[in-house]
Order: sequence, then C-alpha cells, then structure tokens
Amino acid sequence: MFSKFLNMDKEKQDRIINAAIKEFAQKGYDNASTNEIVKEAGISKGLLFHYFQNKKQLYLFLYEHMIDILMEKIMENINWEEKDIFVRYRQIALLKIEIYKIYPEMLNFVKSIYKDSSPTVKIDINSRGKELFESSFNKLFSDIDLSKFKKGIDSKKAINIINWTVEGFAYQMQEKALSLSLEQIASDETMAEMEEYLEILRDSLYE
Amino acid sequence: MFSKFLNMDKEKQDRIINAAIKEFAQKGYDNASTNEIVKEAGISKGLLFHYFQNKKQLYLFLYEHMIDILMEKIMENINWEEKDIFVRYRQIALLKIEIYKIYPEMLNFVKSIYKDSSPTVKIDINSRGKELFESSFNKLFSDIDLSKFKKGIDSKKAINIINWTVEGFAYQMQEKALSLSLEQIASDETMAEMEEYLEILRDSLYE
DNA sequence: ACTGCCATTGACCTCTATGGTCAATATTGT
DNA sequence: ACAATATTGACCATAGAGGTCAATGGCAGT
Repeated sequence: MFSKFLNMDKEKQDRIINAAIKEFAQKGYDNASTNEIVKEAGISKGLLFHYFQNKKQLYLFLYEHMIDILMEKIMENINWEEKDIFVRYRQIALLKIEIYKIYPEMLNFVKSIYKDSSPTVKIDINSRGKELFESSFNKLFSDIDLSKFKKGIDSKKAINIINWTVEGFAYQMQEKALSLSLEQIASDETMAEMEEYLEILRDSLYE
Repeated sequence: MFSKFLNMDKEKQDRIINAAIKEFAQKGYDNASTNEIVKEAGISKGLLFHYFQNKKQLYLFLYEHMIDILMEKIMENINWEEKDIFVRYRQIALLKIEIYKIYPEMLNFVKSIYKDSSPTVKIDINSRGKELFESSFNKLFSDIDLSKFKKGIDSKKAINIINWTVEGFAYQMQEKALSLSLEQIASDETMAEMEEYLEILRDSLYE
C-alpha cells in the first residue's frame, strides 16, 4: 500500500514524516494543512498526493507507522527484567532521546491522536491495534517493584511524582530545543542532569 | 474603550470571554476562528464585532483583561510573608482552583500568549505591562526559604520537582474535568489529595 | 400607544486557503 | 535513445475566513 513511499530516499521520507506529524500534532487532523506540510517538507503538493491517496490516508499511515516504530523502540530499549522504577525511568529517558533524534514530534503526535476529536478519523483509529499498543505502553509504568518505597508512602503517588518529574524535565528540554542544537539536547550532560533528579527522588522516596 | 462590553450582562460576558480564550489558547491567534467563538458563546457574529472593532482588538482586550484578573487574584490569595515553599504551593493550588471556577481556560490562555508567534499580535503584546506581570509571576516561585531542605539536595532541583508535581496534578485534574463537573474538581477532596502529594514531598525533601 | 434608542441578528460581502487533480517536465535505469 | 517513473506547480471547486450592515427586538420614558 505505502511501499512506494517507504522505498523512497530515506532522508526525504523523514522530512515528509516530520513535517506531517508536526502539523497534525500541533493543529489536529481537521485544521492541519497539507499545504503547510509540503511547504515544510520542501516538496510539491503533487508529490504528497502521489504517495498518499488523500489527507486521511496520510494520517492513518502516520498513525500506524509511528506506533510501529515506537513499539519497536520500546522493545529494543526496555529491559523488562529490571523492576526498579528508577532504572526503568532511566531507560525511558534514554528511549525518549533516541526517538527525539529521529522524529522530534513523534511523541507529541502520538499523544495528539487520542485527543483528536475529528470524526473523520476517529472511527478508523479505534478499530486498529490501539489496545495492543496501549497495553505495552501501560506496562512501561505498571510492571514495577513497589516494595522499596519508604513505609507510609503511597506508592501510586510516589510513582506519579517520579513520572511528573521526568515529564517536566523532558518538556523543559524540548522548550530549550528551539534554541539549542540537537546534539546539545541529546547529550550526556542532559542525561546526567536527569539522573541527578532521579537520585534526589530515590534518596528521598526509598527506604 | 471596552466599557460597553464590561457593562453588559455578566453571564453573557463570561460566556464570550470563555469561548474566546479557549479558542485562542487552543489554536493560537492566526488559526483561531471568530466564527467558532460566536458559535461557542451562543451569540451572533454581529454582536461580537459590535463590542470589538476586530479580531486583534478582541485578542488584546483579552490579554490585558486576563492578566489584570490574574494579578488581582494573585494579590488576593498569596501571603507574601510566608516563605515556606509548601505553604506557598498550597496557596498557589487554591489560587488555580479559584481561577478555574471563573475562567477554566485562563491559565492556558496566558501560557499561550507567550508561545503565540503571530507577528500581527506579537508587537502589541511586548509593549505593554508584560514585565510587571512576569516579575510578579516569578516572585511566586523565587521568594522562598531555601534553608529547610535536606543538606546535599540542590534546592533548585527540589523546587522544580515540587513545581512539576503540582503542575502534573493540576493537568491530570483538568483532563478529568472533561468528564466531571466543576464542583467535583474544585472540591475539598481534590485539595486534600493535592496536600497528600505535598506532604510526601515535604517529608522527603525537608530536613 | 408611541417614540427613540441601543442590543442583537444573520444574510451577505470579498478574499484567502483548503484538499485534490493533472498535463507537463526532470530524472532515472537499461 | 527510450521507456518508465518521480516530481512539479498552475489550476479547480469549494469552504471558511474576518468583517459589514440593514433590519429587527425589546425596553424606557412620555
């Protein structure tokens, strides 16, 4: 179906994907403009509709393709044997950086899918492998050893705190990314700072 | 200038304000539609342009008006004598609930102002009382007693963790708000849960 | 009951931008 | 050299944008 697109020059392919997921993530399906996508990708209008039947098919392709890649990256980067939450979150942080390097807007796009309220696209989304993906995604945060927390601490709340901290840090990094280069963002330095946050939380929340 | 609007029926006035700040916050100045605003507010197109010269004036009015109200609420709800960060954040949480009750999208709108990249509106924003507001806003988080943290904990990082926790909790509440009623959101129960989070952090981060 | 006045409506205007097409052209492999 | 494919961008019908305005509704004072 989309083999023609997937066999094209990889760099151009990624330019199109990045332009499209950015536009869809920012504006939602209905308000996303194919004109903006082709402008940002640096291709002609005709080419986009040469590879994709129409806007909807483009969106559905991106949906499947991004979730495929995300799940693949999760499987590659997460060690499921390791049940310690801080180790797990360290892996997740590395995972996010890994993803950011290829498709900076991918996680924003995936998040936006479920918010998107356009009926045009909603039905076709629900009928697919959504549950499979969601269960894998939830497993990231649920399959965790809770016995190490201090007594008296509600472990669900502790996990939320850790989660919000990692997300807050990642968000702050993404905001900085507008002014910094990719290398600076995905550097060891960034990872080291992240680990400092996790260390504070480990020292504070663990027995 | 806008006295005609400010003297009208308060309930209708708030319906218009809420519809407008929601649309602007979600789509940004350029992509926000006055048609959507009047539809959501339940008024005619003509009426909106009877009160506001044009889209830009509407936006600038909302900008000034929302910041005015926000600063007023800050002054009302924050006790500047109190330098303990957990007490301060408790006040901020109450403040947010207070604001949410009147204009649910107000904080999203204010945040969006600075992200908005439309040149049409950017110049007029910068020239106004932005600095005054920003300094008050920053004071919320800076004017804090740092001596109570455990030794060895970077207090800036600790503050970030607390901040991200409060924001994460608030965001989660706002997501739930789509399915729950206002009363349930702004309840004592919610506040109690928030305090539990702060208590975990206080026990963990303070000496 | 009549009048003057302002709030309010919605059909209407022009103009831009939308998703999508397609004949023409550039580029490629053999 | 030639066939096949990749790519372009002017073009189309249509929808939606911001904004206008003559017509209406309802109310206050006489």
